[in-house]
Amino acid sequence: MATIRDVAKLAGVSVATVSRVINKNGYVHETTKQSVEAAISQLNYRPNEIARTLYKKNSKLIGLIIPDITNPFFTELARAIEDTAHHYGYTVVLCNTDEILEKEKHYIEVLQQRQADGCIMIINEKVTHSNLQQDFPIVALDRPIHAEIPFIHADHYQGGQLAAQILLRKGSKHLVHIRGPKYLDSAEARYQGFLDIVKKESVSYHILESSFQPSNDERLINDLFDRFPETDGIFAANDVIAVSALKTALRRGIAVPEELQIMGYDGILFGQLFYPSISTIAQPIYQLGEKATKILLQWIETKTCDPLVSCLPVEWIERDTTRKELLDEQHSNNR
Amino acid sequence: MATIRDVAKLAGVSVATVSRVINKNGYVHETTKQSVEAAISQLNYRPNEIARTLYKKNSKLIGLIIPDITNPFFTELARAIEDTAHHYGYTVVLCNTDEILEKEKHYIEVLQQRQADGCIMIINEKVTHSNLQQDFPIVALDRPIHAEIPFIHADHYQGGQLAAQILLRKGSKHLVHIRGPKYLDSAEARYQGFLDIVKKESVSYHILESSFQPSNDERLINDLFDRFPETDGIFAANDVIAVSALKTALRRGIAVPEELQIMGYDGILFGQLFYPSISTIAQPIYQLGEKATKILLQWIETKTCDPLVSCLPVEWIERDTTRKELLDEQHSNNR
DNA sequence: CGGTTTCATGTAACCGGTTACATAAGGAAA
DNA sequence: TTTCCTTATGTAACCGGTTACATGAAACCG
Repeated sequence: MATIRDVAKLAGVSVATVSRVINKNGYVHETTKQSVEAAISQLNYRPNEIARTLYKKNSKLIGLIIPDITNPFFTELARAIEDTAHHYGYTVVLCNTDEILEKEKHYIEVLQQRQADGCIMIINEKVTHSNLQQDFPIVALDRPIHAEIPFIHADHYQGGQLAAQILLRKGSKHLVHIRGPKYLDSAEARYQGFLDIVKKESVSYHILESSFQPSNDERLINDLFDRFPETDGIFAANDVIAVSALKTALRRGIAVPEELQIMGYDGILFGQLFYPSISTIAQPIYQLGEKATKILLQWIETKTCDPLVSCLPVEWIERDTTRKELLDEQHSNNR
Repeated sequence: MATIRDVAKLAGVSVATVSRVINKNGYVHETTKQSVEAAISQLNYRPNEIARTLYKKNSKLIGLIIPDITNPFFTELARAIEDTAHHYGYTVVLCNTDEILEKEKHYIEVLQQRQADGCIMIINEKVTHSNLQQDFPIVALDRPIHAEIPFIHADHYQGGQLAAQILLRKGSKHLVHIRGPKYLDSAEARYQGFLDIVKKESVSYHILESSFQPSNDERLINDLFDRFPETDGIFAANDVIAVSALKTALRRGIAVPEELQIMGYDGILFGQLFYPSISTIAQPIYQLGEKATKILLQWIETKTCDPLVSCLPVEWIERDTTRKELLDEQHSNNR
């Protein structure tokens, strides 16, 4: 591996001159520049980023700390983040935590030791500031960390409302919401949105809580059909749960969407592969990842951090687990 | 951020002594050691990995170059790789290439400039050795790169055979194989395995080629049912295609598995969420990623690279898109 | 024509670690 | 007592870049 000194020797100049050529700064005579470039290509020289990082203190490396890359929602976020980072010349380090606090702490430390320029985190535990090195840019994605840490998320309250409204307008009369765990603010917001609508419309409803384990979910949902056979609309906290609901319903011979409507949440790409395909409240997943990355990079490069909280709107994607007919306003308001 | 010199000053020793304490090598008096450790914890000192890397020339960083993290097969590999790397104290950089040669080359260069210790690659283009720096450890996963680059893969020929055998033994008489693209050796091997069985059993079959785009696949499969309505067994090149086949069949009112059996390939976790769930020839995805990582790390740390090719067996996972009854040997051999 | 800019390049310190080598004290062996 | 080994620690070079500063030549200017 050739070094800058090899290049300098071959070109018959000093290392400073070579550095000037590489970085296009300072004065370099055209002739000198050419001979340096010739030496560079002759030696197939590539500057050592590590040495550069050591002096300049920026590594163009960012961390991505997520619970589990295997969860399709996170996968799609990761894809967006890597795309965006790459576009701006940054490299991303992948860190799976399984939501284990120890691993989260460990990775933060590793990233800082490696002089990462910042990181994007999806974690539950509210990391205390003391754990974090001063001035280490972090943005929280999907889940808030701390009031002073920028946070990008989708409007889950609106999503919960939307889900309930659509199920009702399309004729469901006995709703069930399978909510996510209480420690997730996003699950709480979806639940609140749902609740506010069903209460306003004073429609019958039940709330169940998912463990986010497909096999457990199927048991939960079977149970649901036994206990509340009149259920004709399910709002699932995410698409994977919606899929379990769909599977369980079909297995019991319940017609979807005729007898039972199912609304998923997240809008993962997979949802469209099912039969019937999963109607869902879609988060703008790619944009969430993109925005988080842009905010992080802006923070890194300009030391400023504009919006402390960004909330992106959700969108209903109509597919086949909800009915096509829309009841007219009057009718649905009658109840 | 405290440096080793700050620690040395606070502890009243030289940097060499501090370094010895940190790395537990050389002689250090117990008393000295304690005062150094006190200084370290007082300053909350963490050694700078960049400086260390610069001198030692190992970064404990490995690259993962894959087409698209969004593809569940690659996602699961990535998870296994990150787990294993982390277990051995390595950090992984995520690189999505979309199978674009330029991006592949770019990432190899980036990784080398960052002094990555090696990388795991899933690429099609046979990268010439000249593109690669001397002594940069690379292992090829799922797709071969070069005779001298270690290669870890599953036994796709066996997988193709197994798929055909099972479909036949479970009573299908008119098989279709939706194969993957020709440039993929793994698709070719699955195809050959399938072919050798159907030819030996002289059963009627057709071959189609998927573009790996779910929407195109649905068109392709609709077409298939129009042209070959007698089809009663589909072997899909991967689980996602199998899912498209299932969806298309159900939409046309074809009973699965009674009228049509579907065999997927890969064994991604998602396959079990469908109704009916996808029977599949499962690759040992986690073990593939784990093995690739272990071989890479062994190469990095011992400079030796034991097996140049590792082939892991595949396994049939019986789920619901294949029939439960097994025809007896005699019967199925009769044809 | 002397003084000031601009251009061009080199020298050496610096980033924050690691380690080869030097030095010295204490104990054991001869 | 001399020699040698083990223990303990410090000094400074090194890794491969960047850049502050110094130097000198050419161009410009009144």
